[in-house]
Amino acid sequence: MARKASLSGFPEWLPAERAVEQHVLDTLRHVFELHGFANIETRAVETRAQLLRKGEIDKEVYGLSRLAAEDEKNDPNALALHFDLTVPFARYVVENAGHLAFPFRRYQMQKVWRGERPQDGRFREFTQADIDVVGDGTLPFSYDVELALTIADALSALPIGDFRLRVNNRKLAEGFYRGLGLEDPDAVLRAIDKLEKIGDDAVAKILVEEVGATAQQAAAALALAKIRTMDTSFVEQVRALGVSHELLDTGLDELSQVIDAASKRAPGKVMADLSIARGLDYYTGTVYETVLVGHESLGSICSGGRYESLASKGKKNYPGVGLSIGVTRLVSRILAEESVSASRSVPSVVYVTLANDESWHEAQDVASQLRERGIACEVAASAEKFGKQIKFADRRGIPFVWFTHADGAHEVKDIRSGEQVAADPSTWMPAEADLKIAIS
RNA sequence: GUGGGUAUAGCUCAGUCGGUAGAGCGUCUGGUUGUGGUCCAGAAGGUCGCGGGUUCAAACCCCGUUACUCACCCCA
Repeated sequence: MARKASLSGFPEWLPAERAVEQHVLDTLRHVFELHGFANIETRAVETRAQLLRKGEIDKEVYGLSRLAAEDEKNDPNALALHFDLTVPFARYVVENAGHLAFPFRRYQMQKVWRGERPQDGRFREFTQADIDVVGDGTLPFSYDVELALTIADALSALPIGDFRLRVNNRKLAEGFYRGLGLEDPDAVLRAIDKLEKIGDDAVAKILVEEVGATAQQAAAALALAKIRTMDTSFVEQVRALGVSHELLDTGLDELSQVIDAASKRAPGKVMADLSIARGLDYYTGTVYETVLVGHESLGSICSGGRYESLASKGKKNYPGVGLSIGVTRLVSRILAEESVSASRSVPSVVYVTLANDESWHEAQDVASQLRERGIACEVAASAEKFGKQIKFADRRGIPFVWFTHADGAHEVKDIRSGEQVAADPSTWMPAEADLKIAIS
C-alpha cells in the first residue's frame, strides 16, 4: 500500500508507514550503538566544489541557490545538496580531526538527494544509514571484517527477510586482470558489473570489442566473476585459473579474512562474490553489496567499501571503510510487499471518552494518570454518542476505550475483544504488547 | 539525458459507434435519546490532467503540454 507521492521521487509515508520506517531507524540506531558507533549529523549542503571533487556526477546533484541570486552555475562556492553521506563525512573528519579520536567510528542517518529519474526503488530524496570507520594515516584491515559483521547484525535485526552480503576485493580483481595482461582494470570492472543484467555473451562482447581483450582473456575474466562461495574455497578456485600477480595475492588474502570471519560469526549471510564491482571509483580494496533474497532486481540495499584516501589534507591522509544502507529503498519495498505492517497508525493505547461536555477536565485527569505510567492516550474532543466515540478509536486502531461513569466508577474496554472491565486510572496497565506501536 | 505506456469521484477502475459521467470501496446521515465492527435505507462528492483544434456535438478523434509510470544510464 505504499502510496505514491505527488512529486515523483520524493516519497511521503502515511502515519502507519512512517511507523515502519521509524522502527527500521530505531533498530539500526540501537545496533550501531551496540557496536560502539557514535552519531553525528552533517549539514544538508556542501559547496559544489566539495561535492564534485570525486567523479563526474554533477548531473545528479541538486544545486541550492537563493531565488534572487544571479546564476551561480560556475561558482565553486555555490551550494548543493549532498548526494551521499560519505563525502560530507570525509569533509567533516578533515575539519574536525583535532577533536576526534582515531580510529573514529560513526553512524549517520540522514536524507540525501540525487537528481535522477525516479523508478521503483529509486528516489530523488531518500534516507541513508551509514557506518564508517576512519583512521589517521592508517586503518587496520580488521575493520573491513568488523564492518561486514556489524552490518550483518544490523540487517538481521530488521523485518526484511533473508539477505545476502556479497563481498569482493578490488585488489583481487585488478591483480587478476593485470596478471592476465589486461591493462585497464576499471574498464573490465565496468563490463563485469553488468554481468547479472546482460549475461555472459554480452559482457564478453564488450570486453573484446571495447576493452581490447582477447577471447581467452575475456573468458578468464568471466570465469573469475562466476566464482561465488560462502566460505574461503574461492581461493582455490581463483588459483585454479592459473593467473598470478602480487596484487591478486593481497586481494585474496584480504577477502579470505572477511569471509573466514563472517562464515563463523554470521553464517549464511556473507558470501564472496567475485562479480561485485561497484561503480564509485574511490574504493580501493574490499567492496560490499547487499541484496534481499527474492528481491534481487531491487538492486543493492546496502553498499560500501574500503577507501584509502577519500579524505586528505596536506600530508595528512585518512583511510576508511564504510557501508551505507538504503533505508528508503528498503522501507518502500517491505511496504509495497505488505510483508510488514504497523499494529496501529497512532501511538495512543487508550481513547478516553467523554460522558458529557462537562467531564472534559475529569477525562484529562484520567489521561494524566495514564501518561504518568508511560501509557499514550488521547481524550475525546466532544461528548458524542458512545458508539461514535468507540468507532473513532476503532478506526484509528486505538485498542482501548476508557469510560468514566457519573458515579465516578471507571471502566476500560478492549475494542478487539469487546471485553469491558472495571479499572483504576492510577494502576491499570495494558498488555506489554499493546503499549507501543508494534511492527510485524 | 533517451525511448515506451498512462492520466475519469477520496481510493481502485468502467465508460460501447463521438450525443455534456457510472460502479465498488470509503465518507456522512438515519434505522439505534448515547457502547463500535454485520445488515438495511438514504446523501454528499467530478475543471473527465492542462491548452488548443476538428465537429451541430468531444472523456472518446487530432496537435501541443505537464505530471505520473516503466525501460536504458547510473545508483541506496
